[in-house]
Amino acid sequence: MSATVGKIAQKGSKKPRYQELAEDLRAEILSGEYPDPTQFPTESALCARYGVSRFTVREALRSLQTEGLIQRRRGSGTVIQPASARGGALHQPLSNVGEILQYARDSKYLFTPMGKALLPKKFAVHIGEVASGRWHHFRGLRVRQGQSGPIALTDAYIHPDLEAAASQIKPNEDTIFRQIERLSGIRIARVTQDIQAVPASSTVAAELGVPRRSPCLRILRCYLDATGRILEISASHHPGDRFAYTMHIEVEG
Amino acid sequence: MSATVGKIAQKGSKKPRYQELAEDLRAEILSGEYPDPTQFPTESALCARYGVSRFTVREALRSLQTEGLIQRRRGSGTVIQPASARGGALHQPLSNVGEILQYARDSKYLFTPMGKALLPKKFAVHIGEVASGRWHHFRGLRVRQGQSGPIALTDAYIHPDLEAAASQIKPNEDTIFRQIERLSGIRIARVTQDIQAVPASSTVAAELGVPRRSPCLRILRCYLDATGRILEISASHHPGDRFAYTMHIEVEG
DNA sequence: TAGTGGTCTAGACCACATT
DNA sequence: ATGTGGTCTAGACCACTAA
Repeated sequence: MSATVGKIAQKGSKKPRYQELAEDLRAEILSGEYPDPTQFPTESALCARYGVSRFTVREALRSLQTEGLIQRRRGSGTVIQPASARGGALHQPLSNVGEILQYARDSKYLFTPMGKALLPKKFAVHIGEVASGRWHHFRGLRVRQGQSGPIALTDAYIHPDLEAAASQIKPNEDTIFRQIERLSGIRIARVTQDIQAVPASSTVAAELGVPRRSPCLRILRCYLDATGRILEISASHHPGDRFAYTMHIEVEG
Repeated sequence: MSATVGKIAQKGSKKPRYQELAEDLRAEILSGEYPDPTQFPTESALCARYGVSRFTVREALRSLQTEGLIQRRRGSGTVIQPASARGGALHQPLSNVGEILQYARDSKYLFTPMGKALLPKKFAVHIGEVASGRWHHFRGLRVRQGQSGPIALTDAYIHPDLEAAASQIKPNEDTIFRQIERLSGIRIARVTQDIQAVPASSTVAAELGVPRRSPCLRILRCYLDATGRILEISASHHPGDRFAYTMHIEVEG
């Protein structure tokens, strides 16, 4: 656990060095290894400590920066972003990375299979595709510990080509897309998000326990593989008063 | 206009090479220079064409990728993302870059000074600060050509320390934050965004021309300088049925 | 097998902030 | 004057895709 003599194991893992390094530093930051936010190591210090080049260090720090964990300034150095600036109680933490895909920190996700169905028109229009065939449909609720009502209702549809994998998906084991990855062997490479404010439909209202037509944040997601094929498409409805989407942007130049 | 013998002027500009290169390529893509999306140049081709190293090329392509303009795959190459996947008619383009700050492609922004006032409680709570003093207040409407109603109502507050600059801001010249940058000499380095669904208040409803309590996308922005000081804070309300926020995420690894 | 993009090194110069 | 992070070069090896 002591982190002064860091060493990045490269054993069987195929992960690039800068990712291992990023995970290492992320863990340190979150565990409060640096009580003084301004005492975060410099690039050259990290190079020496881990025995890697500056490229590797900078690539790792770039990740942490887009997550809003650190902030960097030419001439001054790197400082850790105070937790207060990383999102409040109501706020869904991050981020620009694939971490959106595992935002299950202090929340649980329960879903049930809903059989197969044609893709609803709203989706079909959105992706501008023939979208033929019957898609496996799951519906889930995300609940956060110590909070009164659920923070999300999600309807997910799996592409017909993945029927073999979809039929083996088990509720309450892992997120849907990760089970798909494991069962089909296909990796999700890109996600597009579409955020909009909509009134709660009757089903959304009932499931979330909010008044009908009350404002909801609807996040439409397309999960794509490396070749651009759509693997999964989902719509999440979040109650307006229990959920906010937070992000950080660094201005270039 | 011919782009086969690209050359990046580095004259008086202080912009890094990779940014100039990114702008160059972005313009080419958007102007339809590559009818076949798969015929986008390879890294080595761009290195040769612009006489720069691979680092510079990759840094430029990284920008275009996070904007969702191109897609890259090891072994295959770089392809241009079809316009259909870059956001539809209703969709506010992007992105993760500082382009959020200039999303005035086909829209106009009209605002009027509202004098000075204490920071409303909602903001003060959000930034967790004493937030004393009187902040300069502007209110503006963003309208899109060929669209019936406005797509945003924005309330912006300028920090009391920037009063000298704020009092010189002129409506209908440029965005507020860019005028602040010019008038005060301070550069905006970071922006945090907080997206939530809220019901339209009476003023929001009146200004946007939507029913009271109808769902709106509220984007709370903090504009910070390099040292983390808050320069401006704003709340934008977008009608739920006229606006969507689109973003692209690449999964790392 | 040839060529692509992804990772990584070891240097260099610079703008900038702090001292 | 020193040290920081930002930019940039010229190499290298690799995993992967496609011919």
